[in-house]
Order: sequence, then C-alpha cells, then structure tokens
Amino acid sequence: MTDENWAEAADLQENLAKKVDNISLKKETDENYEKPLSKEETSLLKKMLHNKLVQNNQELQVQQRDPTSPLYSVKSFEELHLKKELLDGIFSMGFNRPSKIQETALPLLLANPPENMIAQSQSGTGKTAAFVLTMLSRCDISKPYPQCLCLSPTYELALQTGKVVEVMGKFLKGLKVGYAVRGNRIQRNTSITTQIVIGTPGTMLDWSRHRAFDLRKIEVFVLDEADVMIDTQGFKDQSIRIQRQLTERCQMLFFSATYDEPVIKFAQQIVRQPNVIRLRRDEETLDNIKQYFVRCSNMDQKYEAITNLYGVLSVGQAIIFCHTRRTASWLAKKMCEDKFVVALLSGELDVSQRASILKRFKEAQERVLVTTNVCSRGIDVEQVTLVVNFDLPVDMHGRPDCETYLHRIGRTGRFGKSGVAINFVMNDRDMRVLQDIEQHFGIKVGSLDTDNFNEMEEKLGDD
DNA sequence: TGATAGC
Repeated sequence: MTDENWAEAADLQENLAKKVDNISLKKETDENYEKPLSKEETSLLKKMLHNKLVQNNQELQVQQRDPTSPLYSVKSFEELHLKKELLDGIFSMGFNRPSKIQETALPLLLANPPENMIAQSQSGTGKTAAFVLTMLSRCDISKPYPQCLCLSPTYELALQTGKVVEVMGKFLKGLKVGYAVRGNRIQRNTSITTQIVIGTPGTMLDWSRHRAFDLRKIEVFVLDEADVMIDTQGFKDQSIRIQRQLTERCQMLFFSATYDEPVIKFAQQIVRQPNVIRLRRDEETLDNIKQYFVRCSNMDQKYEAITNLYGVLSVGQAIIFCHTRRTASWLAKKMCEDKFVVALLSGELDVSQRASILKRFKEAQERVLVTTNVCSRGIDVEQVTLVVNFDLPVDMHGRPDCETYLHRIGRTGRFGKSGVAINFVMNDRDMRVLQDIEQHFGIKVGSLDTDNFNEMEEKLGDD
C-alpha cells in the first residue's frame, strides 16, 4: 500500500468517524447533518483499506488481517497474561512497560490462533524483544525439540538475539537455545533438543538437511532484517527454501527497520494473511541524530581526517564503516601502527575472533570499531554516540544505498538518545550519493568545519 | 561489495 493509499484510507476513516458522531449527536433536521455511511460506502471503505485499519495514532500504521476484530493495545506487560516466569524475565531486563510498537504489536503477536505479521519500525524501538517474547510464550519447554526458529543475516546478530532469548527466558526452567551459525557443525544423526534455534540461513539449512530437527514442528518462524533476507542474492534462496518447508499453521513473523515498496510487496506474497504494522516514512526522520559531512580529496586526506577525529571518536564509542573488507583491514592496521587504538570486525576474521571482538566492544573494552556492512544492521551497543561513514554506503552498482545508510547511522541515537553521524565525501560522485540520501530522507547534511565542531562535540555529550 | 555453508 502506497503512502497515498494510506492518506486516502485515513481520510475515509476520519469521514466515517464524523458520520458516527453525527448519528449519535445530530438529528436529521439539524444543520451539517451528514448521512451515515451507506452499505456501498462501507464496502468501498473496506475495499480501500483492503481489510486494513489505520490506527488513530499517527505514527503507527496497522493493517489488520481481520478488520472486523477490534484493535487492542496494551499499556502494561501484565495485561498480556504471560507465564509468570516469562513476565519475571521481562522485568529483570529492565523493561517496565511496552514500547510504542509493542503496545499494538504484542496483542496481535500473541493472539490465538496465531496470526502472521510483517512489521517495520526504526531500530531501537523494541522489535527484538517483541518477537523473542512471542517465541518464548509459544514454546513448550517440556518438549525436547525445536519449536521456534529465528533467522538473522549475520553471525553477530544471531548471537545477540540468542542472548536476548536466554536472558528473557532465564526463569523458564529447561529452556534451551541453539545456535545454527558458522562454526557450529552438526554431527551426523544428532537431534537438536533445544526449543528455540537462532541462526544464519546457510547453517540453518545445513542443519535441516541433516535432519537435526523437523521444520514441520516449527510453531513460530522469525525472519529478522527481513528485507535483506528476502531481497539479497545469496540470502534469498536459503531463507525461502527454509520458509517453504514450514507448515500452514506455523506463525510467520517478518521484522525489519526498512522495506522498500517492492520488497514489502514480495513479503506480502510470501506471508499468508499478515497483520502489517509500519512506521510512516516521514516518521523516520532521524532527528535525534545530527549528521555532517567532511570533504576529503583523496584517501590520504580521509586517513588524516579520521585521525584528527580520533579524540572525538573515543569520547564515547564509535563505529567506522568501510565499503570493503580490504579498506577496513587497511585502515585498522594503519591506525594501529600510528598508535590509535581501534578494533577490526569483518567477515574475513574467523568466528571466534568475531565473537570476542564484538564482546569486547559491547563491554567498552574497545571504544572504536572499524568494520564493514557486517555491523550495519541490528548491532546494539548503547554507548555508541558516533558513526563515521569512511565510505558512503553504495550498492553493487555504485548507487546510493539509503536503507544501509539508515541502518548504519541507526547504530547511534538508540532509544531516543542523541547521536552524531559523519560522512566522508571524497569526490563529486560521493557528493551526489550524499545528495541522493539527503533527498531520500528529506534531510540536510551540513558540512563539518571549525564553526560547528563544538556544536558536534556538545551533541556527543547529551543524552 | 557485503553477508551467508561446508565439502
């Protein structure tokens, strides 16, 4: 559904509300009396909404699978009638009440019989907790086989999500989590006994091929970062192959911060009768993240710029994004040689190194991380106050990659905190890429110079 | 280009 459709649907709904008011407040003889909606109008409205409902709340667009059922939202976790152990787990994580998207999403996620969902919301709004909670509430701990599956695009994200499952489920006696990720090879003829499996597509497919578990017994299937998972060469085949083996009654949940129009259409073709929850484009303004660019004329100047920024980078924690593994390892090596302390995280490292670097960064033992798009999505480190695009995000054709830009700078400014993003612009092509990004999000990215350097530093201090 | 499978 396009934004225009949404606007139209919202108008219709407002109109409907007016007419309802008229029925209750005005008589036919009164001035401004409007006839209630006719049958045809009602049916037109329903058609327009395509069985979807626009919530009064402007930030959230909710298209319910069944438009006739009332739309519940909850203001507390207690209202969800969860197992006590699960509720304890939620509170122990410091979640006192549902986030904005959770208020509406959780009742739909926990409905019985289970309903599918496609959800889009900015990073840091509580998506992970929402689907983890769903998985935990639906698995039967007395059964020693996988009942919930979650696919993530990277090793790091799978570990992070699994950690949330473990922590939220820590009071559920007997709950176990399995990790289908690189390095965890499956022995022949072994059966997985964990109720929940988190993994990356390749290994997950490998496990299911070795019959380590039965995809037909899966009750909840989560596709995290769903847009990359169904749209990227390599991920797509593997994810879809797994998804197609699931049963009709398996609950399918697609989550992401970004979907372009063709991708969400494709998602709607794969997922049967989903509830769709989206944040509007213009709500993705990122206004808590201050964005700048720095002009450099060549690679040496880029290097000089990053070293000049180092003092600012290490105030809090920072992530430096490079386009390739090669650039990332070159930069990290050069900086280390020049006595700037940085850590490198990219796919060229082996998995044990990757896990340990990520752990060190999360524990703030490393303050500055040089990385590739492997860390652009989902990685959640609260103290990250600064993101540098050493290379601007572009796709395989060199075109601006706005989705990745949003994900990258979304590593900072999480949970409403303020953050700073700095983009290195090396030539006219980069400048055009940045202009396209500005246009796409309707933002203005200002030049960083001596005049506003202090303003930028102050931003790093606020919370 | 990046990520993602082990053989």
